[in-house]
Amino acid sequence: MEAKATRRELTKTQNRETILAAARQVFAEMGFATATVRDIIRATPLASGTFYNYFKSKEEVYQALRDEQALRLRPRLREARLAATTAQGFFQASFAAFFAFVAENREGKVQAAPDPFRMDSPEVLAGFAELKEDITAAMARGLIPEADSGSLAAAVVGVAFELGGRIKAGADVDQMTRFATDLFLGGVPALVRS
Amino acid sequence: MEAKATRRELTKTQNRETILAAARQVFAEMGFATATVRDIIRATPLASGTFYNYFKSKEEVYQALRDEQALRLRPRLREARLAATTAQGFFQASFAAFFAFVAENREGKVQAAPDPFRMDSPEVLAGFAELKEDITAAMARGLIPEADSGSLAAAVVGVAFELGGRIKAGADVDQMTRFATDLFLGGVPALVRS
Amino acid sequence: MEAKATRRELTKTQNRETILAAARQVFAEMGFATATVRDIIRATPLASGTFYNYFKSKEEVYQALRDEQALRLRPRLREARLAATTAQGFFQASFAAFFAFVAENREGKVQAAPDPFRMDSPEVLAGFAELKEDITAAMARGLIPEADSGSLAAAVVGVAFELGGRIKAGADVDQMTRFATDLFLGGVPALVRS
Amino acid sequence: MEAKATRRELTKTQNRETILAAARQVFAEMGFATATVRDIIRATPLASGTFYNYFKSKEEVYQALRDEQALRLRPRLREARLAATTAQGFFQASFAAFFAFVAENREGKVQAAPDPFRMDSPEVLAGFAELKEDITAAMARGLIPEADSGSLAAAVVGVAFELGGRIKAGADVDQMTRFATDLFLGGVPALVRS
DNA sequence: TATGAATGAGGCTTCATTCAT
DNA sequence: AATGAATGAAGCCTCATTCAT
Repeated sequence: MEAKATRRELTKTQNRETILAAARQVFAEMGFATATVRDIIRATPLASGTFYNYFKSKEEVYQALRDEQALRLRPRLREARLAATTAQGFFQASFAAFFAFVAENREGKVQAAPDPFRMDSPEVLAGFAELKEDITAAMARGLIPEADSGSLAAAVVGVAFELGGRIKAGADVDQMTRFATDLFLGGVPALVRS
Repeated sequence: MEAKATRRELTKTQNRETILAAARQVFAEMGFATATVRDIIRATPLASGTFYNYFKSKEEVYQALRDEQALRLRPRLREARLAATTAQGFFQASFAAFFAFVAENREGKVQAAPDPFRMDSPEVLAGFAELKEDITAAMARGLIPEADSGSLAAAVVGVAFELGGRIKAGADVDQMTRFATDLFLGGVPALVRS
Repeated sequence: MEAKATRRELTKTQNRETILAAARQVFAEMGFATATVRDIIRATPLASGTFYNYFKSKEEVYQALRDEQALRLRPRLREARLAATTAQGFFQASFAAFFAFVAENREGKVQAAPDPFRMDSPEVLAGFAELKEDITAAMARGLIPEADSGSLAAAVVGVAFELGGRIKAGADVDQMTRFATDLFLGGVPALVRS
Repeated sequence: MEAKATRRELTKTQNRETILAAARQVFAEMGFATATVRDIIRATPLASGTFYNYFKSKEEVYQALRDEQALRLRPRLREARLAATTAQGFFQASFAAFFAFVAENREGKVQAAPDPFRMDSPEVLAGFAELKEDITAAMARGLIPEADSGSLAAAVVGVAFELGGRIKAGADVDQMTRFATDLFLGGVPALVRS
């Protein structure tokens, strides 16, 4: 009886995972806005109706994906954040954690969008939300000189995003981490070292 | 016969402009990926078939819009670029030009997308393309210390994008320009001034 | 073993009743044609598969409901019918029984249909069937002057239906009964009394 | 040029008529609630999308059908109404006009509904609306003894509806007219004449 | 060239029903 | 028997695109 119930549970979970995996892949390949529920289903061995047993819409899958990713990313960032005692340590750890995360998820092909669109995959956006909080908290704690915190967070996100893109395209994580850290610590002049 | 041809020329140009204007508006309102050819036509007094006399697809309109915008933006950037004799002058001028450009085009309502999405209007992307060229060229000319030029360009674009987003949301152009410039010149320590 | 069987019997009957009650409610709320099996299940604590242990389809539930209602209604009508010794008594008793029946079942919200639609709940239709038999029988017994019996039955049903609708909408049972009875006894001239 | 425009107009009108005719037929065969837009399209040589060039929904077709029928019926009823100088004349003319109308439209098969559902075709309902107004007006004019006007109108409608059903099934128009008229003039006792 | 109706593919969603547990 | 997930047919509708006028 228990085995049975368990097996059923398992199937349910598996299907959910199947859909999420397909969605991840589809979003990566064609971008969120362009992707359709059908595209997701097609990337799956499941029947069309099955999708709706798990999610009400494309948006809901997206949200689930973000939540799932956030769950995977948050602990790492928190760790990095806590360990940092200097601005240098803080930036380095944050970028390192984020870039490593991006690298791990870089399987998917690139966007098929008509141009150099921003990569809006749930992975990356989940990372951002964390990063933003991260920065603001560090400022509050005085680790980072307190400038316009909103703008600084935005700048960090922007750099992380674009360099993350390079990583997705194959760039080296360490190198990007060094680059970003140096930039934020000393501006362009400091980059000669990178 | 000639008068006729002329009049027709005129109408042709006018219709093309009508479509482009509608597309600009529609893309701004609902984002490129979500917009449909029908949406564009509907924002026009023209008939649906007429669209295809001018463009083969949504993508083609998009391309035309980018080209048109590039034409409007390039002169400014070149000017700013030529006038710069220091890294400071270069960054300041570049960001200022780009942010001003974004500010001018910020009329459109906001995205209806599910999240902190996109500034994917042709205008902005056209701006990016220029910005990237700009940076690379400046590096080649030695105005900027030559580090990893691809990554630096990416970083500039990332910062421009995110701060551009803040501008779209109402932030001050001068302030953002100063912020970005300082960041690139001296890193976070230099930001206390901003 | 016997206790078990008994308990199961009980559950079986209970589930059947649960489904019928839900169906009654659902049909009343959205009309038979619009209601779906899913709607019925949803109005129940049971699982979808369970429905099919009891009924093959929506139509079958409908039939069951009619039968059940007929069972509740028939005794009353028979009583009224037997008690009548004059045409006046006959019409009055019949309409009174039917209208009372409609009034008892008028709880349900109204139709969402596009117009002055339908009172097509099994209850009401079951009532009609009885009414029709009723009339025909009375004619056969000579209680009512024998005209075109089919047409008279139809007329009675039509009047019952429409006035029944008024009752569903809140009209008074006694008043409607008097009205209908007078109409059939003496035509419009007789109505001044009603 | 004019011929061309005309021909196009014509096609448009023809398609609209094609859809209306199909809808009329489909509603008659399966009832309004059960019919689907697809059913209507299928009863047509047109493509599915074409339906939506003419109507937004099933409800809209229905409305159009009612309007169209009302347009055909109203003049006759008005005529009958104006000509009547006695209650007898009034009822006779009204029922005659209505029944004749039903007879003309009786081609369609009968309901496929699970039971003796009411016939809710647009034709008939359009007729009712008129009939109701008719009655109320006649009462106001004193042609008919003023009883509970709402209930009388309802009764007339009910009888017209049910006897109309008999006509659809093949009954004779004159006979039904006489029957209904006599019923309303003198009640059941008067029916022996019919 | 402009028009706008027709087309049918294709997206979204719900449904009845089955079937493994 | 009860459960509820899976299935795929089928409904709804919008879209890009064609083409007769």
